[in-house]
Amino acid sequence: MSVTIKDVSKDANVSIKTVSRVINNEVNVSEDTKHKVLQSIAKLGFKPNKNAQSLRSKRSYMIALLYDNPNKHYLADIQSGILQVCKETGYNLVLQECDYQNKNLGTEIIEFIRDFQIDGLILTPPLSDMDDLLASLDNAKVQYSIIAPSDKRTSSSYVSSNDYDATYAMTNKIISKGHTDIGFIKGHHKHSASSLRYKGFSDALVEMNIPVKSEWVKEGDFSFDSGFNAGLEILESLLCPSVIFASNDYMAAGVMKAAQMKGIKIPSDLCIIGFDDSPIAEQLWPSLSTIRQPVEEMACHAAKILLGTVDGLSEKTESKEFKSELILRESLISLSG
Amino acid sequence: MSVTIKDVSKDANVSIKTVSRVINNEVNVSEDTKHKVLQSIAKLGFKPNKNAQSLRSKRSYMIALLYDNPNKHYLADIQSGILQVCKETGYNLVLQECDYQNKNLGTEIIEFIRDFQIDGLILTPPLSDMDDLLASLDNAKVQYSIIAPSDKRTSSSYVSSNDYDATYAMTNKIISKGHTDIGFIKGHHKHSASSLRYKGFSDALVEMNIPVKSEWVKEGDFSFDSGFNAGLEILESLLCPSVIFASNDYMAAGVMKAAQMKGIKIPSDLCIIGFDDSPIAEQLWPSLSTIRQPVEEMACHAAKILLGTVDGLSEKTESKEFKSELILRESLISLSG
DNA sequence: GCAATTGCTGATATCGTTGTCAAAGAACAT
DNA sequence: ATGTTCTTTGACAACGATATCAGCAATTGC
Repeated sequence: MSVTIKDVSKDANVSIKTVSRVINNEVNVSEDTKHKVLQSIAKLGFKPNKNAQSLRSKRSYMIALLYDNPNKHYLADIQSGILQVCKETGYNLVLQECDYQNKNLGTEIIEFIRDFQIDGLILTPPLSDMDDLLASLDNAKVQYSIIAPSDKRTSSSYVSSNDYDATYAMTNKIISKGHTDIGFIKGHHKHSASSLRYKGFSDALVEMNIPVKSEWVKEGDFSFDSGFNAGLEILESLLCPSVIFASNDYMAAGVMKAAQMKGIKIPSDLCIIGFDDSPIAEQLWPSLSTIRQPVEEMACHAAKILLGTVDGLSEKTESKEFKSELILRESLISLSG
Repeated sequence: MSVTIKDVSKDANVSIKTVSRVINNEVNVSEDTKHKVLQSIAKLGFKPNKNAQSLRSKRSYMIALLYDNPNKHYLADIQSGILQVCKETGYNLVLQECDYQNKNLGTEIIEFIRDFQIDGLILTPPLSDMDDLLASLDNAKVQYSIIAPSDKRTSSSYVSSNDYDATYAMTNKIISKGHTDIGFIKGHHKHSASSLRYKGFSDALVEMNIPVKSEWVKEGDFSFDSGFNAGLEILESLLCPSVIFASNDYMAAGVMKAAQMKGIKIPSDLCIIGFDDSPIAEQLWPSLSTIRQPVEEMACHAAKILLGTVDGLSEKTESKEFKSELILRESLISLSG
């Protein structure tokens, strides 16, 4: 029914091994033969059977994206980034949702990889920071690349963003607008980005000799609701800050709703800052000042790194830190009065 | 290195074929033998090699989700629904982004399936309505199930929602609150849901003898921006409606922003209705009245249908229409004066 | 000029399963 | 006792690729 390597070899009048050589771009094939074979391949519309390839060569041409619950937009961006690279290289992406609290996670993942002969993994936060998991993977000689680990690792391939620098810079920007009363809402404590973002914020304050007021610092979990609640708490303080900086846009949106419900005017009474430049940032009114991370590009790069080590053909790609960009919109203005 | 069927057969002292029979739950294996084999399997920790299985049996234990750009939340919900079923049944999900305007889409998809021996497809709108595509798939004897096609098909498996009934009911609800000046923003004209939603709306108006004002009916494409623009246009009419009903929540959010920018108070000056109950609906202030579709459940069901036909083991599952639910929140109030 | 090296090619084994088919024995009918 | 059917089992081929290794020619070194 479908065309096999055998048909091609017959048509081109060479052995199947030679056809295989051509398919895999091996050296030591004469230009003549190569040409002949390529013609037959085109003529017959031959496509190598992936399962046969995988069975024999122990490679599946599939990589997996492992994740545990980051927000859907984030995940979707990650996916598109990876898929772009997959499309170019003929790989396929399979999704695997994980529970980072699962004690057997490492074992299960390795089992999954063995089952499907997955060629490599891409890990997203919070999995990126699970040292024991990474150790298991290393141990099992599993290829992977990680997105946004908290500390730069030399041992493995990663892409990261400069969360610390970004909040540091944004905080300075806020201060430069005359604000000194600034609240902060931290993200999920298990996500490495949370502490980095907070540290960038508090370091900037301290350097400008502005004390960090603990009653204006709350912990959320990156969800809208947690931002809403934290926002309410802060806004019910005796003294309200003139700015609230949330560790992501969803929480910032929560703060905005809390403020609006209490009749607080944005940005004249309260400025709000987010992080991520999620679509919602632009959709709120007033629109949200935030920090854009090139998530899709980062995922793209992570996939390239992975395929660089997995697939001899692709060129090697290096770990990289991506730069964030401050996005200033309506929700931040200079302090008036 | 890894345990194969051969090792099991040696350990259990039977032929490899018998082991294969046990793995595949074939009939005509004596209880004794079966037990013996299962013990060896457990003892050795044997797991069949998927690629070998696929190669020989022409099944991959993988299904693919085909989509073209529906919004990310929608897609994410669909994915989780499908993944739930996959997890239970041991299947895997691969993603395939498609371009519905691609002339060779049918051919490419079939090629993709052949390449990876994909066992079945799940199609999302707008692919669900591409009759020529479906015909190609039928022709190639590809198994698939479709999510939210515009017309109920008897020939294939689908899950649908009652878009028409939902907007019809919501429109009646709006009218019952005393409103008669109602604008509407249609969705992307290529999406079947768009016409259904509009028809539900206009039929309800007509039945109540309320004329449909064409200047209050605009066409969007389900994006925030299109809603924003359509909203601006309507609100710049000489006479403004007291309600704008958008075909999804993103467009409704766009309308809300447009209104707020023009200083129009919601809901006292203008009520806004959305569709989908996206997370944003609850995050806006005031929160959005909308219509909830059980997207995740629908996807779950679609996966079950597909695996029912693909995998003899699972029980057969029938096509089904899911019911939507009206969600009334702050953005809709009775007409006062 | 002869051995050693290099470049190209093919016969055949192999990956780990499932499919085909035949055989052995039990059960049943005549 | 004999033929027929049914149940259970295994030997071996097959799926469609890649890997090994050997062979043959052409090139190189001395």
